[in-house]
Amino acid sequence: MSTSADSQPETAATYDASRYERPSVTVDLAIFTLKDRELHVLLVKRRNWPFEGHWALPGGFVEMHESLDQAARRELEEETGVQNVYLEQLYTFGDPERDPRTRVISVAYIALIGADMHQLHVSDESIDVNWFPVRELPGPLAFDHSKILDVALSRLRSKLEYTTLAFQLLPEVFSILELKHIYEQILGEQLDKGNFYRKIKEAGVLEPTGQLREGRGRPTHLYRFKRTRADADFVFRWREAKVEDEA
Amino acid sequence: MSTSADSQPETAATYDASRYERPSVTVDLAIFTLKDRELHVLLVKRRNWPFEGHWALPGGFVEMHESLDQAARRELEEETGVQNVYLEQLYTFGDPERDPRTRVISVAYIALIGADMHQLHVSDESIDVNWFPVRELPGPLAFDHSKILDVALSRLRSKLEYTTLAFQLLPEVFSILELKHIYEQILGEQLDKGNFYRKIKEAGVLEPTGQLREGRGRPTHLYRFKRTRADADFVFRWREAKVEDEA
DNA sequence: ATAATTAGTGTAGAATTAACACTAATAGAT
DNA sequence: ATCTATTAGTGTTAATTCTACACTAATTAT
Repeated sequence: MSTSADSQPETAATYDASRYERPSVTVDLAIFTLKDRELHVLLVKRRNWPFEGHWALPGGFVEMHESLDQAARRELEEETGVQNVYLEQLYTFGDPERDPRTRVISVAYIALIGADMHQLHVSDESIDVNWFPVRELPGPLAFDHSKILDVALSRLRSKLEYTTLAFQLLPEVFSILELKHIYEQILGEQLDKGNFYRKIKEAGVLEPTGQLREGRGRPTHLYRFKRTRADADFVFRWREAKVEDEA
Repeated sequence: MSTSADSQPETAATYDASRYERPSVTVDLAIFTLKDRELHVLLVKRRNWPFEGHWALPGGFVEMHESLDQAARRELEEETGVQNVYLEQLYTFGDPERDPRTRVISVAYIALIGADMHQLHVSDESIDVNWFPVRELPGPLAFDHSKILDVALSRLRSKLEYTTLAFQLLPEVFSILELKHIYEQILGEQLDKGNFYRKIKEAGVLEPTGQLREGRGRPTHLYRFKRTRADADFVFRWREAKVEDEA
């Protein structure tokens, strides 16, 4: 056993963390929303070396006084202006070669923004910050961000099946068929209408608003998500989980 | 939008990572094995401030040249001497107060050691390194390690249900009822013998060795785990996934 | 009116699960 | 040598859940 941080620490007097070279730590965010009935991810364009001109996931350094979650939420607000949206830690990427500048360890997060909120800040139409459909990205991303995005999508698909995560992508009120559409978007597969109706109703996570919305055909009932806990989670399982390739 | 590492980088000329104060980064490991038919975790006793005398998860600093996985595997080998065992990243803990000495961000890993390998190195019976049954720990752990261990156990239970992870805790050859016992240990619940036999056989992940082992009653057939991929994963699902509280 | 369109319900067969009764092969006791 | 305890392993059935698809409902456009 050689020297190690927690198992073989020094005394308070002799402890000196600066003996060890330390990496930079950033948070990077895969921020998703639903636009034009398609799943989109927020990307920023790099203006400098390395990967100049490539698109990247938004992110930034973790400051010394804040937790990882706080850092992620701060970056999220800086990029989008939104608050109180779903945020969850995804995975930590630490390949020593992932950033050519210096050793950077990135703690990646997933954020989901409701379909009624995605315009707030990014609407300045800056050409450097934009939403892209996940199935039509602007070339390979900077750093290992393509890989991070892959892992994020994989996690998203997996969690969709046993959590109520999908609701986070919808506006405050929505119809059942809109919800079904999200599942189809993320899972990339067609679902049966009848079975979906039955299952989602059994789950008891829908709160009818009483409202109707008129459209081309029969008007649809509108619902909101019944929050049984403060946070969105673990109530409705569309079906049993399939494989999540996360390692 | 303020300055951020990846989205608003400097030019190569002006880039200077040392402007930012950097945290220390460690890996901490929840190393599990099966001893005396019970799930055990490896702990090390702290000899210095802070948490002197408390038990902690083994771990150590990430070095500048190695990836996180490499750091975890190095620490694992240093503590236990074992190689080629199951290792997976769990979660990253970054509360600024989690270590009173300095800012330390810990990337936590789970490792599973087969029942026939857990004696190799730790057998020196050092009073500072020892296996403990997870349901009978020696007091509250140092730092936030109790929380890390909770998350690890939760993840373990969850993945057990849709992966072949349990095999990693068994010796090279084993009986079906021994496998069932592991599931019961980790899930904390009794399973039906008949249903277990049927399901595990249907799954086609068992390779009969032809061997029999005599015991008190009828001799049992011995099997080994049929590795369909290099890594252990994603073949046998005992039942559909329950809740994993990981956030 | 009638067709087109979107919303929503019913239902029957297939597949899976859960509970538990049953059979099998050994060691040790009588 | 037979009986009993013990561990191993199989069969069966009823209940539940899933799947596919046919059907009914309410509106707008023509």
